[in-house]
Amino acid sequence: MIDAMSSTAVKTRTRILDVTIRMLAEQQGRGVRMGDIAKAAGISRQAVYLHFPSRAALLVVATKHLDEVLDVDRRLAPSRAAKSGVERLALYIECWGAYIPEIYGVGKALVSAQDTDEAAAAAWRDRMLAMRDGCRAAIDALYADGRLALEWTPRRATDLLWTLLLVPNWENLTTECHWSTRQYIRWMKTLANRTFVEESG
Amino acid sequence: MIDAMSSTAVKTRTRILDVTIRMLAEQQGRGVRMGDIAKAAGISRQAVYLHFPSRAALLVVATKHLDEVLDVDRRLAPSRAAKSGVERLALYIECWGAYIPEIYGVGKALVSAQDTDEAAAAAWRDRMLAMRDGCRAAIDALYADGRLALEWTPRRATDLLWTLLLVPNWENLTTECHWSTRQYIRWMKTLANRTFVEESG
DNA sequence: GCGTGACTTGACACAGTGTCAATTGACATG
DNA sequence: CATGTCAATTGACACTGTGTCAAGTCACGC
Repeated sequence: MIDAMSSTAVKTRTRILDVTIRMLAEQQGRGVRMGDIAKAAGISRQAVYLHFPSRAALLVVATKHLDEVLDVDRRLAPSRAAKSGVERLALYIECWGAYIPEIYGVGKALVSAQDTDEAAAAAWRDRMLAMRDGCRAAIDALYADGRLALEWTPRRATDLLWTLLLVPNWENLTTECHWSTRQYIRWMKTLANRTFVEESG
Repeated sequence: MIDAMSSTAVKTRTRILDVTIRMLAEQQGRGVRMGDIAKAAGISRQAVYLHFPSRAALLVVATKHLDEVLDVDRRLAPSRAAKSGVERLALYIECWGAYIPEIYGVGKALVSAQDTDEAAAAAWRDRMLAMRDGCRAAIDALYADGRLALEWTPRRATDLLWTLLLVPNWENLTTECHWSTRQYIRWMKTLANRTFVEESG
């Protein structure tokens, strides 16, 4: 699909995506209209529709584009290299916690579009399910080490850890409680440790 | 304001509120338009505007109305009567956990309206800040008993407990993870105990 | 009988998304 | 050099949902 486009078209398309991501980040995902994006990209509103069939579709592609730019895989490498379940859990929370602020704007816009657009809902859900995989891996590692607290099945622990790491919790702690992202990471690690990790020995 | 209205006007106004709450509950807060509400209340769309100046204002009043109908105060009585901090924490989670499903629809609608309406945002925020008071009381009781885990200041523990009990977490656990509200309550209590309560002795 | 207040009807403004048709301007290929 | 193609433009327009306005109906109380 992209291969079949001329290089100027690819450039415009990329510029639209970059501008969309930038504006959503700046305005926390609120109040960014198609006309605003077009103006910021230096083209007409209608030209945006030559590249993306709808606002929701643009948001979906922008999310994927942002994932590529930020290189999620590379970021999660430290967590995967952990030597123990406890370490893996901590590193995963660090990686993800540092990631949230960067996807916050686009994510918020995508969530807002959920009500009216099924594809937007699916795209965000996919992203979050990918994050769930990381949670499962951390919990499984903990379980394999025999350090998952007895109360939890791996499945239930994964469900819960996943939920705790979702964006709204970060949002509330940073905007309503005025925690920094650094504090968020620190205390989320404390929370996860106390909740899921059994003392060894 | 209400006193100055005739009894038929009060009836219509109440019918609008009841119908709004019912529809929002049925449709999970999504896709309920002014026209739909009017039709369900058996009046014209314009008549709704005779009672409420805007959709957002209607949602705000509907939330307050629901609070009265559900009688939050009475519900929280058991928690206030607790003999220990640990008990108070558990009872509070039970009360609130049982409450969430009942306000979910209206809450979701209010949150969706946040982007465009400042009053809607404020109304929901107020409700959540009231819930925070309950969290603070539980944490303070725990602290007074000397059973708040050493890692936490009362303030930080309150921030975190409050965040954990916010609606999006219940939403994710019930809709994405297929937990029942009973399970939600049970495992949230486990989570809170492990996180905040220090073993006595 | 008369007025007042609740409500109706129908028209309309406005914002934002999405569609359509006609046109321009650049660039590549015969 | 002529032609075709493709990105993009301009302007008009449909649609949805909110909110406003004006004129009219209908019942009830005095």
